[in-house]
Amino acid sequence: MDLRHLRYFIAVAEEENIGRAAARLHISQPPLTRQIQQLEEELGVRLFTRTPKGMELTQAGELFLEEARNIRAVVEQATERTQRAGQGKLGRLDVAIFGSGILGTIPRLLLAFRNDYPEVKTVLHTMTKAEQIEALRQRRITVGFNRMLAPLPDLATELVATEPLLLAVNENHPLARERHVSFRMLAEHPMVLFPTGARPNFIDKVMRLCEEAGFVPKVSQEVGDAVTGVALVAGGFGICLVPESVTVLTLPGVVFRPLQDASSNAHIDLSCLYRADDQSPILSAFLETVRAFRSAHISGKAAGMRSETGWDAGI
Amino acid sequence: MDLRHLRYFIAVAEEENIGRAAARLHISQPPLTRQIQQLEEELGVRLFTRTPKGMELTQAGELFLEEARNIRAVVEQATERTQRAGQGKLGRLDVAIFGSGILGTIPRLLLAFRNDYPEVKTVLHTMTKAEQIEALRQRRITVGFNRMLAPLPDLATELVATEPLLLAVNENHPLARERHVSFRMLAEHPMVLFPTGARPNFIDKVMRLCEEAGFVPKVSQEVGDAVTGVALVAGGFGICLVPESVTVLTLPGVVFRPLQDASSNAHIDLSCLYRADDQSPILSAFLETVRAFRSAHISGKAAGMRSETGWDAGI
DNA sequence: TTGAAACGATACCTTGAAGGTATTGATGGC
DNA sequence: GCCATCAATACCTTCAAGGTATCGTTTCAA
Repeated sequence: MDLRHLRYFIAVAEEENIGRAAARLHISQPPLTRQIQQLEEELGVRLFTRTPKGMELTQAGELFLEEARNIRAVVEQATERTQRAGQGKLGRLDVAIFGSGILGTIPRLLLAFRNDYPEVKTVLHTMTKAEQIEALRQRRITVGFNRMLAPLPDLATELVATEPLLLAVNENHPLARERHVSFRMLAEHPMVLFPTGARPNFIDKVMRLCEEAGFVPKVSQEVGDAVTGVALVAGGFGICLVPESVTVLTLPGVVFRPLQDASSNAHIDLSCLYRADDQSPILSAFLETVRAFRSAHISGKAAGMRSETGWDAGI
Repeated sequence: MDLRHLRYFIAVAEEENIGRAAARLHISQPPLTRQIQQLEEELGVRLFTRTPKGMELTQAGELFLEEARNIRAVVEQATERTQRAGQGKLGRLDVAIFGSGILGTIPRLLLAFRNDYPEVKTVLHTMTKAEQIEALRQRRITVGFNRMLAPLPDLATELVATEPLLLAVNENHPLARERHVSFRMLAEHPMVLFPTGARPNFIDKVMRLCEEAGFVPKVSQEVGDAVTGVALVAGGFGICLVPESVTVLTLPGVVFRPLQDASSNAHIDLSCLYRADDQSPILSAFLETVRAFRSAHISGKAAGMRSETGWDAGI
């Protein structure tokens, strides 16, 4: 049995006349007659009673008509769903984020993606950079978010956003009195650094910036993530350099200060990481959204745009 | 798209290798390659990623695999159900019964039919004989039950059972004292007759029997059905001749007496009526059950058989 | 490094079944 | 009794599914 048989059967059942059904199907009458005979023979069931007026469904034919229509609908749905999946509009995207990645940019990006592709289920996994790389290679995730990356042969990156660094400082700290802090003012102040884990990471960036400003930072504490870092600032452990997006996190006693001489160096990239050989349309769609997000965000920041996600209001 | 494409796709998806899949399908590798390409092209979706190791499903392919398996199952079910319908094992049978037909034989027959064909839904309609004929001609019912029939050109009958006639009499009536009543003893006793409606009917049979016994019955009352007739006997309206199956109906004050000289004439047939041109397998199945029921009932009465329906115990 | 094996893709041929034309057979209306 | 209207049949054509041979890649082992 073939889908053609079903199409023909439905036409004959609806027209109750082989000639008319053949016309509707744009074929001539004899082949249609044969196809129906063939279908009946294959099923071993008489689907029509032939009358001089035309073709009349038997009870079994009546049932088969329902079934045939149902099969057609199921097939149609299947192709449509598969096509949507092939266009990256339907499916699942496994995304890895790092500890404090839930703050700021990433949720906004994911929300924008969900807006564009509502039928793609995004599943979040919290992973360190090393875990992300491993998971990408094992295909357990499709994209990972990261701040500092050494180029890897089999993985590619796409820049998501560039954020200036801010100083997180306790309100009782001398530097809290300054409206703008210059980089060299940080010397001698004990500093909380993060994250621990695989290099290169954010720590290396901070170290290099301090070095360029002509001093070596006094390390107060190394912690796993930005949230813990800011918490230690609240506790008076010292100062801490953080990406701007961390400012959505308000802890009592912590204030954020811009770095007066923040050059383009004093910025940190947020990128997403994916398999270079991954052809998945959902990944392509996601990367497309990332690019759109990036340009909208850059121009939008200047023009006050991109409020449709409902996030900008609170930031 | 064809069901063949689905079959091929499933094989390739399961084997993850076109060569092995082709072997499983008993075709050679190149046509299978082409069929898969064709399917992908038609859907406009890449279902597999070709690796040097074989064929690996994409996410869309993964989805389509589920869909394809589902379609196959749906098609399989559809053919199976249609085949059962074609064998009269699945469907619906519209049956007409007359007023007091719910008593005795008919329910037992219908139960036997349900036992044999549990997936055929029998729908009961209460109709007079004239209504049954009309409904048969309009195909609103498939079989009707009746007691007396004039032969009709387009309708055929099948004998269901032959029942002796009994006398229903009030316990205070003089005839109630007799253990066996002979036919001519009925003369002069007012008699309740049924049913009213289209001739020939049960009344004609009773009249002829009386005539043969040499008297004309004194009609006390004509009523619509046996139940009403027996009810009037309970109320003292007179005596009433009824088919044996009516004895399942026990009303206070009514006793039933066999007719001593009950010849083969003093029997009444119960037949079922159907369209002579009806080829429906459900009707054939039903008539087959009727025949089996009839012979089992005749021999079973003697041998005490046919208790599997659970009815015999109470009768 | 090279050769063999395994994989899918391509080229080209064969065949079977779907589709077309012409016609037949049967039934009902005028 | 003739014609119109069905479906069915006979016979031919064509197109696509299937077969054989071969190619281009990649991987693995000698």
